[in-house]
Amino acid sequence: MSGAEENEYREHRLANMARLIELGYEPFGNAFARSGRLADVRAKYNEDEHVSIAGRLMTVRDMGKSIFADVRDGSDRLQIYIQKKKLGDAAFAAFKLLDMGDHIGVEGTLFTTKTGEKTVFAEKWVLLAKALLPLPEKWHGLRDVEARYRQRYLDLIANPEVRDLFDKRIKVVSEIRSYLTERGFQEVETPMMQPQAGGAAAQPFVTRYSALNTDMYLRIAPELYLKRLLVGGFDKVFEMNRNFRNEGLSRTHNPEFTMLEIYEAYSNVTGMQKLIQSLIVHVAETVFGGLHVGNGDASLDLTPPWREVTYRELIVERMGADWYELSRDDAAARAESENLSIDRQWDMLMITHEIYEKLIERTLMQPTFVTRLPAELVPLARICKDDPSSVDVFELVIAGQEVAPAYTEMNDPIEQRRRFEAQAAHGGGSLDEDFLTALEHGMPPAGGMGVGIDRLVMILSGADAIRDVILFPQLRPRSSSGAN
RNA sequence: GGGCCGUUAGCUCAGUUGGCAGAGCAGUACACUUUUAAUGUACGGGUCGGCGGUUCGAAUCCGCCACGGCUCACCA
Repeated sequence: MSGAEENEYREHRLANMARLIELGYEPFGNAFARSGRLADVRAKYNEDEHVSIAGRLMTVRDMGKSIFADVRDGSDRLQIYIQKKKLGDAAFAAFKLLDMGDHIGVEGTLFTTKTGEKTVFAEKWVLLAKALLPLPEKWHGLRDVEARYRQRYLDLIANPEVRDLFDKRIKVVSEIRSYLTERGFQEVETPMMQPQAGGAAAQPFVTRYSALNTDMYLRIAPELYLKRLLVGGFDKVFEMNRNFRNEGLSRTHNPEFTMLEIYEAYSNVTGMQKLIQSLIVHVAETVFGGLHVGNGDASLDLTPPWREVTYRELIVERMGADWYELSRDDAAARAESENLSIDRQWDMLMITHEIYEKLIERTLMQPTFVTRLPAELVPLARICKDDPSSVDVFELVIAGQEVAPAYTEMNDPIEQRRRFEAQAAHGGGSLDEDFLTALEHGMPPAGGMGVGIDRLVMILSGADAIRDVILFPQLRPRSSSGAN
């Protein structure tokens, strides 16, 4: 829908604007000094005090020689009372040329109506910005999902619960920042455009850097740069910003998403476990009002300590004590009897991981630390001392979704090279020589962790799609040729 | 990318077996000086997502396309 689309509504509004201009009103005004946002005015000013407010005209109840109307800004709504006798014939008549959604400024004195509502008795009004297109209908709200995402500004105006959810998301992000900063972590910024996309296994977006005549990649993770900072002496750092992965869209995937990564030198996976548990508890309490969160289907109890279980225990619990003694083909047969389709090329590791992802992970509703994953799955983590086939990691799973993977970081450059090479041989990952050089200069032992912020907000708020916690989720662009 | 479902007025939605395109809100006009989804009276508003086909006749049946939703695949 183009803003220039002609329709009856727009025509009327243009005509009203033209008449207001004739009367000396400026349809797109400048700054307006207000006593405060509407919520402040409501809270801090009393009857008979003079106030100056601004906002959108939302509903008008025209009584003939007087009018009640609601004005709304980002904080609240407030009623104004327009009286012909008070305002004068000209200003009163001009007010009737306003349309719903117009931004106006009003000066007047506060009083309380006989129904008990705090109201501004207008002495003067100014036009601040004309709205040429109408707002969505006022009490069914805006339902059309496509319009809600493509024209999120309308969704935010029409659906208060949407605004409330984004207010919460903003607060989650700011609480995380202050929580970490107060504990001595420094927030850093590392490249979003990288010469090679490392730190995770995902298809990157490619872009072209003309000046250097070279391809660059939007980052799939900041991990390898944050570890370079550990080498450089930043020993408690975090970064909370966008990652980009060239993957399909789904209820739980957006190609750009917000990731928090935290690294702490001389710590390990146990330190990360304590940190994430206290961080999420803090966010739940400060933003969501307690430790019982989520919606009816997935009502969650975040009271610590959270369950801790090894990957192997989960597999054995689900598939039988003899699982790890089975031959590859017997394991495949048993998996297939659970309605999984098993690729003939998969080895034992992949069959087992398919079981974890399809049969186990999504059933872990209450917060669970899944520990000691197979080493092949996590090439950047340190091997467990007592078991070379596992790595010293956890995945925090809540509501069936992986929220935060954490590891004791691999800091042995020789072993790291071997793991990268093994992975490259399997066709995944690339060798980042600059990173390996950094490790050779000595990276302190460290705990590191990634937290998917969008999914965390989904889980805490009970939102059922990642689109609902991202202001402008990715959609297919409108084709430019077609009308509409 | 596959399967299923959806797209009707500015918004929210009806629309029967294929037979004149509907409602509420919003809008316009008039009345009304304490209303709260103000009220009352009257009126206007449609490329039924797009293109093609079947038919005497298509919002309705068929095909293709666009966009969206759910789901599967992808995401080691």
